[in-house]
Amino acid sequence: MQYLKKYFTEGLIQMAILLSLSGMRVDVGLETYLPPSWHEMILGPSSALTQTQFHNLRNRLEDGNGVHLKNVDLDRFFTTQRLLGWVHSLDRLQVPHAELETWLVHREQDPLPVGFPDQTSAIERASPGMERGQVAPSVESRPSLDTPQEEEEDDQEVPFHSHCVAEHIAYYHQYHQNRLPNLNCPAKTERIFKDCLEKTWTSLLSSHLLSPFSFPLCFQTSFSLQECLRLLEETFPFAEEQQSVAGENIIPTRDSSWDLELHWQDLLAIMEPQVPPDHTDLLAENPSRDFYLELNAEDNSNTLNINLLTEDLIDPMEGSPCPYPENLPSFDAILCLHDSTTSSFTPFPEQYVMNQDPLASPSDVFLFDEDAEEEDGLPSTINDLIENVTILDEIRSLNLSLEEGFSPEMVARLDEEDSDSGLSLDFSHSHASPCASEASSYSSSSSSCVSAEESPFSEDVDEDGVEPLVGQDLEMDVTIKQEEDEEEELGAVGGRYPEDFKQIFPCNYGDDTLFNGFPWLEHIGHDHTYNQRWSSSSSPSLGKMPTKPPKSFLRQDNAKPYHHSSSRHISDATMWSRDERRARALKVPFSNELIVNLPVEEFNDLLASVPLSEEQLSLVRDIRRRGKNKIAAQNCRKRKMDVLFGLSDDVSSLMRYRSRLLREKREALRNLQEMKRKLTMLYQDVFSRLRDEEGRPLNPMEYLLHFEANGSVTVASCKQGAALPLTKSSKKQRDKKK
DNA sequence: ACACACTGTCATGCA
DNA sequence: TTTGCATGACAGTGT
Repeated sequence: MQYLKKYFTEGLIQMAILLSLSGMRVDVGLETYLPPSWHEMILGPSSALTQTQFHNLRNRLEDGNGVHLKNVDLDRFFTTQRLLGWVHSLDRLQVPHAELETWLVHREQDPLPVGFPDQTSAIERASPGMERGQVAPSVESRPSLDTPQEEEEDDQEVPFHSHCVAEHIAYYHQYHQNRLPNLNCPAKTERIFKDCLEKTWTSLLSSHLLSPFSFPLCFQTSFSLQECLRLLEETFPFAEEQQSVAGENIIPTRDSSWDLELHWQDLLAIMEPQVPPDHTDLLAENPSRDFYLELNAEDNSNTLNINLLTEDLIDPMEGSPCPYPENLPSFDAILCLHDSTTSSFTPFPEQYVMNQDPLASPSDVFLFDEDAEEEDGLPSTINDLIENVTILDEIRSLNLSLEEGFSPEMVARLDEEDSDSGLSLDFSHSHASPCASEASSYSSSSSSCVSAEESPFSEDVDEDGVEPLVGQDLEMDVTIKQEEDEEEELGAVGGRYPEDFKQIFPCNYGDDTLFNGFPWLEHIGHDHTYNQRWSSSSSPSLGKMPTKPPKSFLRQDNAKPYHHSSSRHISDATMWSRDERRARALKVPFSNELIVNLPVEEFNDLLASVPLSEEQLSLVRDIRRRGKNKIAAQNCRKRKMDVLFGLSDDVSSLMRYRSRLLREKREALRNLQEMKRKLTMLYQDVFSRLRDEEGRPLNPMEYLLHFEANGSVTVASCKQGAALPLTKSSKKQRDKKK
């Protein structure tokens, strides 16, 4: 009794905690379908299941104190730590079967009436290892688990949705802990679904499918938890001997559940026409699914862990609103990776999983690659995992430090990794960096300053920030004949540039091809496309990696008035660059951007269109030259860094190749020694059987064996050189002796 | 004060 | 010859 109670409460609490820690929203949702008294009874006022969203405390330490300022952007870091913790706890976390299974719905006796043959059969295959006979509560808990998410994302399309309903139905027969990821069901279908569920629930109650030991009935009859547990213990002794009930089927006969069957059919009929056939085919043909189910049949808790582990890894990458059928094979593949070395089906290679590690610095990934190739170029799952565990341990050590309250060493270490490193990694979002606050005010410079909130590839900020920046300050009365209309739109000396104007100057300084061979370079924070106000906005392909802002942001962009329309009123002398000050002093009627970025012909036309003094012309040309050179220097430095990283990668590859060659050399030498040894033994064996004319054994030191091309073997004396042909009879004799 | 990183600028060479 | 670009070298600036 105490055993059951203990595991029931603690198991559910653990479930809730683990779900929350894995990033899921812990929302049992029983209140949707259960009376409040039931809900209160199940969860209790102090239960951990009372929708406590532990993940809201992700960025807080357990003592409630906020984490270090540097870590407010370490969301992924924390998530990774949790996931890593899951990995490490796979061997010890044991959520008792009994408590979990009581939330399941099992009607494996009645196959689903519609086209999920594989699922049904799979369920039946999966069932033997599971506790059977527990019914119903998950009928309510399952959809309610997904209800919040569904309500939040009701804008999905209906086909999706019915598909999700199908998923619900299909996986009622599986594991309630297999929380469906990204189920996005619109409210309408959800309502229909709920109605069906309510009917089903009513049918369950009326048809006594819910035996007295089932929890909902207990709650319905207002039994206390102790009473429910007692009944459970009396009627279902799985707690003492789980395996004793493996084959039992406590579900009543088909006839008694006929009413329920009708409801099921109603429910399935709703979604049947819209079930994507591909998914069922996929499920039916997916070889890993069987393995998955068998594995689940063997160890549900492990499945739960891995499922929780993989969910956060898969979903963001999938990006599809309801990718469950696709996710499932992926999930299976990961299961295969974790639980066996079978590599027959690996849609998600382990590297993919590991690369999700937001802490995986390029070096980490690199090490991983290196180790992957270390084993003769063959992907070795075990070795990869072992190597990953090493990385995981390192990260876990960080985790321990974090849990202990962020020691100063850790802070210093993070600071070093964050801001002092020359290579700003993508996860090092420094809180102190002005990116978030100043990104909107920067023009193109913000290309290398992406805050944690925005996408690394987003360019909205740039687009918004560029246009009003181009020299609105210079209020020069300039009339340009040929481009009068355009200049009006451009604002002449710094008006707005039309969009096609940007196309005129593609300014594709970012050489994307340089990244082709080094995808991890894209995460290197060195963005050498600084201060290209137009180019970065017009070339979104540039590496807009989250990194700390170049120092010139503060220095130069603060010194430039582009982001302040009223900057002319703010200490012009200090806010303007040297050329701009000169240009302003000489009343050059063009903005520096215009001077620098105009093509040669247009630039010449521009100069020809406006009468300028020699001094002004010289200054304009200098400005153009310096501006061009500045951009060239930036690109040059970028290329240099790319070459540097490429060389580093080459060095690493060559080192891997060298180590592999050395290993092969050792192996070859070992084989050679073995062959020599065998040859010596064979020689001795042959000579031990040979006799000379006088019947004396031949000395191997005095004779040699000669193998002729025709297959005959002769014995030659080392001294005399005379060959003693071995006759066929002698060979036959030797054969007989053998 | 010093080292270092970043950036702009100049000089030079090449196409 | 002119122009644009690439790059080494140097200097200024900030951390």
